[in-house]
Amino acid sequence: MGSPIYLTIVENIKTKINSGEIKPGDMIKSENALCEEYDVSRMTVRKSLTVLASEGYIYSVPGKGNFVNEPNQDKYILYFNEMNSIEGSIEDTQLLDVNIVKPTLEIIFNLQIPENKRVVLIRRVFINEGNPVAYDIKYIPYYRGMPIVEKEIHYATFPEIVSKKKSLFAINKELKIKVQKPDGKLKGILGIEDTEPVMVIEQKLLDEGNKPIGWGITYFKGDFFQLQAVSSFVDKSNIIY
Amino acid sequence: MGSPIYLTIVENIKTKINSGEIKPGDMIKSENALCEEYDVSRMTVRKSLTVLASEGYIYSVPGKGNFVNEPNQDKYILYFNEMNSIEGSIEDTQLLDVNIVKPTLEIIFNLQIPENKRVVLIRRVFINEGNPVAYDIKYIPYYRGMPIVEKEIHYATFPEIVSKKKSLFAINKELKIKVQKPDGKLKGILGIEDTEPVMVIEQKLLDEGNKPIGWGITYFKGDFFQLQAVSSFVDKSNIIY
DNA sequence: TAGTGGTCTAGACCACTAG
DNA sequence: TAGTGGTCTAGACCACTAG
Repeated sequence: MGSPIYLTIVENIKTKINSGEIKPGDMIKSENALCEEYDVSRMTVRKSLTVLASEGYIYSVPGKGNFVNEPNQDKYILYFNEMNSIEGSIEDTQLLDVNIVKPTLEIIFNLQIPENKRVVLIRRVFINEGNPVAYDIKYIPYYRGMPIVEKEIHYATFPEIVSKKKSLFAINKELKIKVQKPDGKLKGILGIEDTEPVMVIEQKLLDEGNKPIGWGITYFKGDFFQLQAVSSFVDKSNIIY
Repeated sequence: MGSPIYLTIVENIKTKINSGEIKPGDMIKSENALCEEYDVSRMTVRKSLTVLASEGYIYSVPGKGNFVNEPNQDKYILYFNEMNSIEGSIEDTQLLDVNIVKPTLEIIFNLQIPENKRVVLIRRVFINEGNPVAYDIKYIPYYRGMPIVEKEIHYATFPEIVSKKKSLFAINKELKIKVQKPDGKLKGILGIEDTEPVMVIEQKLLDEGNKPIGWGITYFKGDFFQLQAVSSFVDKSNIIY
């Protein structure tokens, strides 16, 4: 009935921070002082402070106190998936080929593999309303006996391709986002002209030890591409119930 | 001395999830069962579960149990700031003008203001190694007596401009990221040709009630622009100590 | 030495779920 | 009705900080 005490404390302290009554760098009241102020036990106060810390409002320094954090102005949450991050989703994909190839210097660098190690090369074209909208290249280190099932590769995102065995929880990912003018090959594949810009998304997948387990580039036709991101200071996206 | 019990429990459950021993959708042991397994009090078990939930591994359904989450494959953390998100930072900015203007339909729509309301228009060019690399336009709803201090605007990021009074904690932000070919005006300002792509970043700032308090677009020369994002499933960036 | 936050206990009462 | 997670208490001992 009504919101719990610890959330009331959270809201009160948030209000003080949002209004500027207490500022970044300031120490807030000690846990014992808050216990007295709200007439609650210390565990309840600590629950409130845990919430405030997880939302980025405060941090604690053991032996000293709890302090108001600097707001993280520059941090956003971005949702990206090469199969549905464009205007109007991908309707179909065309699997150009799957090959086992010698790595180029660039691939050796990005996958951190020895130069005699082979890699699986997957090339796809994404189709929207009958027209090619993206050209997609993936490299995965090859090991003997690796099952490469074309049907599975066809419609899968990169993390899905790489994680056939490994849990997706264990994969770290890095994205690089840039623009370029199309070269001759891209112009042919995407059916575009010199003046049409191309959005380039580089994806790197890493295992728990940050060893690369996949590297890929997707070239999107510029007019079919838009990414969105939202400020993340209060990130409640993990809270389902 | 050594890590606390609750972190041991966290690591054990993480290992079970990462190895696939327990899968997304599965219910994990009840809190009381975990109390017995580790011979600890329920509050200690709950501390562990709170950590796992905040890192996205599990979620709880009151009355039923705790469940393994679906990994959020598509979620990334992006750091963006129009003053330092390019290759080689901005060395200087040129303030083209600050004016109070009638809003266009686009501005009315994006700032959600009445059409008779005036807006402050700020136009800047960002300079790197003596050359223009970005063209930056901001719109802020104008109110009578609003102090517009050119010195403050000159080198400030958008959140800084808008938040002179309001705490940065209270501002929500939205980014849109897209590409375009340069129009005549951009070609002149950035000194580029038709074939040079332009990265377009649209920023919208909103107050606590999600009312727009600022809207702006930055046009970056494509070859000076790259964004990076990292997977965020385990987001420890708020933990300072 | 007094005060701070970190960890942990052994209980309590509650609303909710599902047989 | 038995079991689950959510909130809360009133204590304890610890390492660390800073005068």
